[in-house]
Amino acid sequence: MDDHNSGRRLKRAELSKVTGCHLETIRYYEKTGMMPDPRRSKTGYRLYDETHVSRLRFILRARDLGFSIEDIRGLLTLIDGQLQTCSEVKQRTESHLADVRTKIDDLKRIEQVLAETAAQCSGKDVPECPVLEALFHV
Amino acid sequence: MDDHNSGRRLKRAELSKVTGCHLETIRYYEKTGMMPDPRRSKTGYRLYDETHVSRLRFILRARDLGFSIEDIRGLLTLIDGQLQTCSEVKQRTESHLADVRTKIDDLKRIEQVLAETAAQCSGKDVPECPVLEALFHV
DNA sequence: GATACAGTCTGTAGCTGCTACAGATTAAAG
DNA sequence: CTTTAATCTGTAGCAGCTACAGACTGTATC
Repeated sequence: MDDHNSGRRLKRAELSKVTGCHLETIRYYEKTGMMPDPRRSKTGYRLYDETHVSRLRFILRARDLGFSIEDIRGLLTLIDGQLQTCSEVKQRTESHLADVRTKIDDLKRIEQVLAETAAQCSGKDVPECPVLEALFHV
Repeated sequence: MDDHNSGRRLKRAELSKVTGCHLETIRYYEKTGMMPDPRRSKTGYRLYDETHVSRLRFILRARDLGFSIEDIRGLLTLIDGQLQTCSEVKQRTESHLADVRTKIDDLKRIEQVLAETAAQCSGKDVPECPVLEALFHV
């Protein structure tokens, strides 16, 4: 209505809808500086544009890929300062990838132990249980 | 000194040491009912015995195996009511195992995406980066 | 016994990453 | 014009701990 050039502005609920991000989380990301303060209407309503949509999607996707909030802040800082280089980002990605692999290995070990122990269970209605034994006595 | 029959009692720091559980976490587990209130000395110091050691180890091991606090509370409730059966415990363990496997699969997908995307990186000192592209534009 | 220092007690606040709610204001719909 | 929906702000709550302040013990040394 009042925007002469750029595309239309979104209100918070709309941004929430198009990104899938929880309504309150948007405000939280603004408060913590991950999202910039948006323009406001005369009456104080937040008005978002495409840059906000992209940035929020960036955050959510990074989150989906398991990047920590700290990592994401780091990437955003690079971008905001236009200091990002493929070299740097690749390095950070590979570091995160290493963390993910460690986590997978940890979980696989857990899987092993659980599967092995459960396999020893009779599964009967008796109080003795190899799982509980394992937890109590190493 | 004042215990005529049972083994010696541990103070909180000692329980912490033998189990590896953080000092304050012990108090937290008591507050939340996962650990029973221990006996007290005349002057109010907590005095733990072997049953506390076992129970705390149980909690910590279950935690290490990725059981949620809720799951652990559930197991402890069974045990406390002497209602535990191998059948029931096996079932819960297998349910948790399924969760672990789901988690592993999720992480593997993440690993894939990260590895593939990072592989497209030139790794040079240029601002364009496939990782950032992927995060910004799907 | 005096003194010093460590250990313990309690209640409460802090942390992360959100999510929810209360009370006021504004927008949209009928 | 009235009702309902959306938004605003500040603040509180959640899990699962962890940390700290201020008071009280326990032990060691002199």
